[in-house]
Amino acid sequence: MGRVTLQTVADRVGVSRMTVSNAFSRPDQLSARLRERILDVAAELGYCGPDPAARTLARRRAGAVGVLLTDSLSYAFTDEIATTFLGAVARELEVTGIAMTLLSSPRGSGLTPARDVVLDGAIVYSVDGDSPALAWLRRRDLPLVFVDQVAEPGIPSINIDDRIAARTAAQHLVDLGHRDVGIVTQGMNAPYETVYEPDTDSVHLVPRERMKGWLDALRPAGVRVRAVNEAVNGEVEGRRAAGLLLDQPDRPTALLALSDLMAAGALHAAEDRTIAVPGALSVAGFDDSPLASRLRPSLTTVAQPTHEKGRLAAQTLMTAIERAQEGSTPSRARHQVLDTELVVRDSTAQPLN
Amino acid sequence: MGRVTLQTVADRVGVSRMTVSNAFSRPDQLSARLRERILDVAAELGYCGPDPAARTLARRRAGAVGVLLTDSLSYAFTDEIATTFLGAVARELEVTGIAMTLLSSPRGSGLTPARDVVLDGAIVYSVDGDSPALAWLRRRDLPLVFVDQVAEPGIPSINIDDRIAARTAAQHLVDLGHRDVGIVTQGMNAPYETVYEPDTDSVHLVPRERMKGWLDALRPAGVRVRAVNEAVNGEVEGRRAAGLLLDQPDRPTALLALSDLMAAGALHAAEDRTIAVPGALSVAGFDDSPLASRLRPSLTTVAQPTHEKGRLAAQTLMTAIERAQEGSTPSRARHQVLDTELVVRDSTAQPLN
DNA sequence: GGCTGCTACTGTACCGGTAAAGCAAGGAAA
DNA sequence: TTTCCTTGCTTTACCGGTACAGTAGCAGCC
Repeated sequence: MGRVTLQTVADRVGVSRMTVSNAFSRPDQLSARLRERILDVAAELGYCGPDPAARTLARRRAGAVGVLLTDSLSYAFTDEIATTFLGAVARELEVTGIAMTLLSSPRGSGLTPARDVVLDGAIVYSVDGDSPALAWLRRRDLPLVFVDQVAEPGIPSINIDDRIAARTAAQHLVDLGHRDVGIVTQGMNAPYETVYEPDTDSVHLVPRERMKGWLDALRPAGVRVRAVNEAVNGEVEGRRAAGLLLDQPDRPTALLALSDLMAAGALHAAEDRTIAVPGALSVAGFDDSPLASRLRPSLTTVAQPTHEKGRLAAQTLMTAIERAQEGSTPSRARHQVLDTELVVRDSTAQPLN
Repeated sequence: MGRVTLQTVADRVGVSRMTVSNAFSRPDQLSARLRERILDVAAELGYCGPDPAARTLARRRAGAVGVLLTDSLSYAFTDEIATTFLGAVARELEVTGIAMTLLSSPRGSGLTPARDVVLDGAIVYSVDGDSPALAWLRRRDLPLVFVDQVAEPGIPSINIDDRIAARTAAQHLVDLGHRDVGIVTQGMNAPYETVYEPDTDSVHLVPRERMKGWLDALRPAGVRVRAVNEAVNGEVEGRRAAGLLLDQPDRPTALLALSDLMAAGALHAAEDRTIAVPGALSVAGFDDSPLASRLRPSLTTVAQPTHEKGRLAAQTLMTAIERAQEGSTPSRARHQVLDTELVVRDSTAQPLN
């Protein structure tokens, strides 16, 4: 016995296949009486509605959008900023009944969901420009939206000005009187886990721009700057990196961290060494993740509208998809830059001298 | 001009459509020379590989599995336990190159990804038995795996024994000498935000079983038990609920919370009232989320192997899918119950008197 | 020289739907 | 009465692939 399809049901009821299709997908196309009879027979035969795969092929619409994150998908669930972003995307998609597919991009292996999974479009969030998965998405000619990503003509993008945002954090320290600042960061083109004189060399947009912003404020003020670069943006890494800086003879009086997560690690490192924050050490983060206000002392940081980014990304993608499906030529892609704001809390103060 | 398909490429190269298909999907079926030529022409024509929708239909395989969570999808990204679980699932799927689709289940609206999205199978995580989305997944006859869900014959499941686990936490308080305990929970069939004498009535598996477990230990020991029920499992809610209990005349000497998240709220509530923990109040959570050890005081809780749950769920699903696709009759579904362990930290101690 | 066994391709038959045009019958408008 | 709409169902023509069973050509082998 084969599977039950539209045809099976149609034969049994004695109508055309198309009518059965309409019974499920376009109820207004047939009489209520017939529709009911068809649905009854379908239920009786164990037919559970049009096959999604066939329907997707015929309608050229999948009912799912992709989200491509970093190379490692599981990162999506460890970083609080990523989860906030995804949550916002999810919330926005939820009401449209469209599913959200997380795309991984295992470097090296030939397995690439970005190539093989049915999608109507995708959000690309902070992915390296040379990622193979991104290359596939492009080639598939899907509507895309870039977030925290180098903007490209033709592709709508949503960003903050990381450089300016970072500068306000650094300027805040300068204004407080700090003249020796340590930077705790990640993803730079520099050796890991060692104190070095920082530059702005990185393939990753976000760390690079933030570094530029910090140096924009620190260098002209004649501040001494030392940095530690880590492979991963995590609390453990932040703790280790901050530790290296704090163990220097003549240690910095303030630390700037790439993220609130790394800043949390820095607070830990200070605690490990019984260095009082903000008395003997100021610490500033970036993101204003929920973590920032939970920490003790609460964290001075730069707030970025993560939730709004997700909302906008989803919204922008939906309209791009609609337009693409109508076949109308895409209107010029908007590049949105959202505002950030320095949030001063309890982790920064004047240096002791 | 129509879109570029296999046929377009085939015509151009002068081979059959099937050969082009093989060039992409089964390289061993043709000579390397021809394959290269086909790939070149394809690139030239802007053909970017087999259409996923068509391929999915023809192979009857989607390359994506679903994860159905609570009704509100965005919850998936706010609860640290949910994200840990999803992260583990993601990590496990990642290496197989299979994508993970998050299914929402908007009650009421007719929009149901669970019905319309192509999937090879799905993980159902702590979803009410009467969820419409779950009903659709069932009808579609997809391989399923249940997690934190009432086990059913024929469907592999992964659970912990919430009842016994909760009992160990409550017993711990009893053993310390507490004789007046407050319960901070969620999802019970009881009025919200009011102090009441608890019972075990709930449609939700997890809160119900944990409540049973707590009462198993508390009632026989003659402990006075009061509870507050909230609509949502969140920190804010935990704080409010704990506040209600702590504001009672003759307040409890210890609190049991449904989750570490609610327990965190309870710690906050104590702090608000300058009640010392664990000196004047003991607090115990559940889950052993990363949060538990971050909190001050660090939280006594019941550790459950959340990561392992995710890993196993993904693994179990993958084998179920394989078996289903081979057409072999599914072997009897395993119901796995994982171990839990009481983790005593700094938030519990003997009561004062 | 016939048989066997590759290798490398082709042909046929689906996979399970949907869009859009077609058409018959009945009722309203002219 | 004719014309024109509706309503309600059917017909036709795809959507873009893959599985599987050929088949042709050639080499090896006794």
